[in-house]
Amino acid sequence: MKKPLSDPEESATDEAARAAWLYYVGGLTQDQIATELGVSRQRAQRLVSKAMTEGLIHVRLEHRIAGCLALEAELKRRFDLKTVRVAPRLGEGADPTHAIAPVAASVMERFLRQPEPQTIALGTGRALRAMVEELPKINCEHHKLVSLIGNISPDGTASNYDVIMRAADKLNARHYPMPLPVLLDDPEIRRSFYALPQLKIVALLAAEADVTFVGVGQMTESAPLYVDGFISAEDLREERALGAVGEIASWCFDSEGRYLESRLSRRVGGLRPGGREGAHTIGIAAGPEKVTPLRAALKGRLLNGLVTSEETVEALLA
Amino acid sequence: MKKPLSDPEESATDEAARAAWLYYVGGLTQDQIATELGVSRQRAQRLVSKAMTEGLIHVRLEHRIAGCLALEAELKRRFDLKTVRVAPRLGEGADPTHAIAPVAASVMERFLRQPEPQTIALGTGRALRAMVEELPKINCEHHKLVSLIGNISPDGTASNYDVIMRAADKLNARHYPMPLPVLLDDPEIRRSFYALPQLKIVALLAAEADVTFVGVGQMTESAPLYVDGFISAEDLREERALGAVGEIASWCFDSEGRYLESRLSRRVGGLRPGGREGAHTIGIAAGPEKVTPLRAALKGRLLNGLVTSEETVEALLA
DNA sequence: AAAGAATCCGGGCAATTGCTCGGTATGTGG
DNA sequence: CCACATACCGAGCAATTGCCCGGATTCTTT
Repeated sequence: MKKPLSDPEESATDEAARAAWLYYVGGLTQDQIATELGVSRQRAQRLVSKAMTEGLIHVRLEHRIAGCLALEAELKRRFDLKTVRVAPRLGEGADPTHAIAPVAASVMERFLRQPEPQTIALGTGRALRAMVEELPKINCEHHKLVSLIGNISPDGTASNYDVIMRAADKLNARHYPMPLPVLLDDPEIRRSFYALPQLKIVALLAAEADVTFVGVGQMTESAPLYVDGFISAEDLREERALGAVGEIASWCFDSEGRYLESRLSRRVGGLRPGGREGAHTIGIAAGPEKVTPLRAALKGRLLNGLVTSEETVEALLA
Repeated sequence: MKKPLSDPEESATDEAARAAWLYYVGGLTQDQIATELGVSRQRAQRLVSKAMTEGLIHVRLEHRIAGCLALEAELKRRFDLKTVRVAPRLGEGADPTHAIAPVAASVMERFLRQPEPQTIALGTGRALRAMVEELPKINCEHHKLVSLIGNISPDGTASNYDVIMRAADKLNARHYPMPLPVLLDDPEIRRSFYALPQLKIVALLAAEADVTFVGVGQMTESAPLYVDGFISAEDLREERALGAVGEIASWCFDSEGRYLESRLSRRVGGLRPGGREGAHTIGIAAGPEKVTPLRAALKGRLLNGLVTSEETVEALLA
């Protein structure tokens, strides 16, 4: 009735995958899985759960909800955008980042599926990190991933949200991280960094990118830049005094969506999102605190694409 | 706390999609969904279940199990195949067709994702039908779907397993069904059908197909051709006497994988799978009763690709 | 080798889910 | 307008699942 596993040395992940397959595809109960695999019911449940947390299971909804489609169309029209995707609302207290991640991943996937080599520029932040987490494994050796922003934190650790590395790992793509601190206080050092040949290559690629994905940060007290310790309370105050309401890849902009020239902007280690003529620049952001910065960024045409959540669009259009 | 649906006229499917989104992506409980949507818990459960049965939810396993990969490699080597995918075993009593369907769909998806126009030929049968059912919605207006086999049953109804129509519907692709009975007893009528210009177009396309997907039928008492009433017990006996062990798109072959010339073969309304030089011809079949026909088909190189199940490969290689 | 830490395992329980059943609204044909 | 058929709906119950806990096992460290 039951078969002992032919290979006793099957890895734990394999076993989890097998359990998940039986559960989600086969529709077996955990008890049946346990019998099938010759383990206890509890172990079966742990395997299924493990498969889930390890991201082995991807769930996709085939149906676009009419209400969201309408919002997409309206947003596209209002701000003259090329790409818009709106994720249906999740519960009241839910993290909006979580809601948009799978949708953002599917948008990125469309570019990744292109057989023509694409250059894809990436910012950082929780939203992008979540998006990458939702990506399936695809072989993209013909594409290039470029980072827009330095990956060295003030505390010296290499990664804040190491978006590029994770993505490159999943996609098996060439990747060009930016070997640069996020902020460089000394203009002299900054200049010398920028003079590095590797950096010039990255800058060149980013300027030719076919598509750029960026998060959008607010500049309130909960500003990600500040909360994560990249800028000081002083910096934050200063930028706000200049009218900053949001930032993209650490570049602050005002309520009209104009990038600011400031003490901070002269310290940023990174590149402004741009890309070649006609390229996509897609913002990934959702949540009440993103409404003001998003509205500004859209008004100033810093973005021509957006992935966000139902609640956020409603607020944006209100 | 709860919001009434902004649009009271949201369709039932939309509501189901919303419930499923909350359940699978948001991880809410059915009670929470009920509150969120302002319906009873039972309705929430029905919506989620409906989303599932309507195929709005697609589950995909990101991890290829080592054991299956090994089997694929071995099968590929043994029969010199271009494409092999092995689905992990489901429970003892499970329908193997169900197990291979999602895997087959992902193989087909790879062709569908090609931006170059593809001509895809399709046979019929339960396995293909299940595969199509698992396809996601993709826009494939640049591809062409061609049927290899007549779609008019002996009882006059238009569809046995109307694979092409379903596929074309999901993919929005040009499709060329074969307006032909599955079997034509009168040679005269057969000739005149084949002379139809529409049919010549279909034949031309099939002969140039980039990839062909076919089921593989056994020729035992449980032969699909017989069970579904396309051939008589008499026909079956006759073919078996000639050595038939299996059939592909109604074309019987013997244990060496050679197509048979017979009374039946002269009545078949359809085309042999072929396609252009170097094209893919992929069999979709699993289950103990398919082992013998599959072994023959592979030996005779009637196929150069296969999607099947773990148990089936083990039997094939034994 | 022994102590300690960490992990793993299965029992048991509470929450969640799937499903059946009887009742009610809706609609349809006479 | 009534009778009948159909679909929908909520209550209640049994099965399934998620998770906590004490005990066992393995690995590390001294």
